[in-house]
Amino acid sequence: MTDITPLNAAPDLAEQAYRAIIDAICEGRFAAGQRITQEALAESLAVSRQPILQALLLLKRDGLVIDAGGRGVMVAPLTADHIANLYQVRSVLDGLAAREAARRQANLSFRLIGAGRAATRGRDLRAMIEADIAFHRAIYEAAGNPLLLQAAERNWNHIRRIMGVTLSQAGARHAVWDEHEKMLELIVSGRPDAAQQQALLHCEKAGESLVARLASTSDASPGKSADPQDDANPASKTNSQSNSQSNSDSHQRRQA
Amino acid sequence: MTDITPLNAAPDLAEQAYRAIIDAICEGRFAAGQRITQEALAESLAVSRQPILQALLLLKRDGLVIDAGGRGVMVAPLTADHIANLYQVRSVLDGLAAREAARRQANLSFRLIGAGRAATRGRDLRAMIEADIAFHRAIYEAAGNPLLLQAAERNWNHIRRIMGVTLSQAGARHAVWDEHEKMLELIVSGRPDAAQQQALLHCEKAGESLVARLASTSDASPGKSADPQDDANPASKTNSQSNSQSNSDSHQRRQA
DNA sequence: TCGAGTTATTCTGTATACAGAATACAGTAC
DNA sequence: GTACTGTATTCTGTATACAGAATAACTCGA
Repeated sequence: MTDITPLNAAPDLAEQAYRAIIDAICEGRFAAGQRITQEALAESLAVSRQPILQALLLLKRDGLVIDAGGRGVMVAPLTADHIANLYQVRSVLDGLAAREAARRQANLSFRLIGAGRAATRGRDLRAMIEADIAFHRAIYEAAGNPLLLQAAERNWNHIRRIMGVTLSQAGARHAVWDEHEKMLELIVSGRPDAAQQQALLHCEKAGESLVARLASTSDASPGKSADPQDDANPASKTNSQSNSQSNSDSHQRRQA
Repeated sequence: MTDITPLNAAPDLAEQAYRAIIDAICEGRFAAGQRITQEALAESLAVSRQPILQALLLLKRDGLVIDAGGRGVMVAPLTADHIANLYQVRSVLDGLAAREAARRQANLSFRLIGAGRAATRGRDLRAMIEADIAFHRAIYEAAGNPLLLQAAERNWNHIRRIMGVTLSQAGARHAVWDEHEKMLELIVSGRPDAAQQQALLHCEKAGESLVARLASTSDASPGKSADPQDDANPASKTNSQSNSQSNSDSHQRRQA
């Protein structure tokens, strides 16, 4: 009687709308910069405006949509700046999660790696993204800090979205799972410091890769680039951010 | 025509309610474990249930209130576990903020320190908390990463609350501002590594102090201790968390 | 006195209705 | 042709109304 999940019965309409909109954004069905109104969403989802209002409130807070000044909301634009900022935060969270998981010598299954490699060999982009997130989520859960997991969850949606938009990472796919495997080994063998380093390194690489991808794809297809404040040149900013990350890593290794 | 503030007219009722409830919780007017209903709040604030519903949605997400199972919501209980988790996340965020601020050699004013010391000499607990938050917020803003600031903001409310509940830190007050001053010096002189270390150290100390305070005050006044899952012994958990943090620090210094 | 089943109350979540704010458009003066 | 003002439309946020779920209380039987 105790080993049964409470099965929190009722997913609110608001909650359902929230997830539905997230999915639509992450899978690119709502383009960056696209304007959406409550009424349109309400009609699409066949509910009243009320649950939509609540869902949008949450989405605004998540940064997935932004206010369009009295004229509905807008799907948040996807800039290199944003990705750099996101990965800067992610790296320290991932690092902490890996460290704590390793400190507890979490008994994580290597099947996560196997599943990831299998997905990589396939052609289903969505499956690849899911496998990646499943791997990292397992580490966060193993860290045993619900607040940490919660902070990370907010990032996942953005990352899902970026991955979807920038498409598969092509050549780097296999290398990614090599890094994952190494990280997992460090965790299960209980080496917090090395695990944290590996996580930081992995994030840095992934972040740089995504920024590069975005730059190339956005050159090719500017799409509905409806971002008004895009004047700051993303390239230089991105570089400095990445460097900072590098410095951080090398420093932690260097400092005596 | 240009030197006039945009006067962002309308703070929603929902937003106002959100802030009002946060204040009430942080200042202890709503005790931990206390049950509150939408109707009661709506009447207190003289609005309809609609904006309250939205405010509570946000508060649930922030973790300041939790669902009371079909019977309204409950002010989140304040456990040592929670504080330990909070400070674990905070420490890496604070560390990153200090590092980035230092990397940019942010031109932060030492007046922040002066204001903090002045507040410390006074008797107004709220002013002390505000000065503390103002100091840390300045560092986050100087780090130039909006996402980082956003992640931190969520923590501030919890910290405000804990500080309010555990009351002043008595003897440690002055020491805190000595640490702050040191941190500021490291930032303005552009030493990212040292600034990060100092931030981590500061967080660790503050976290331990708060956990200790909570333990002593909750012994004295258990209040409406309505937390059902309080069986895990907080002491050992807290210790191990703190140790981890220590390890992290010493490691980052040690690792070659 | 205790337990099972039933009724009553409370509270939430959703839908509809309404008023106000912001933008877009058209018309007019220069 | 351009700048400005007034009107119309669109959209949001809030209030009220309603239906359903969950708890609490109550009654009846042992």
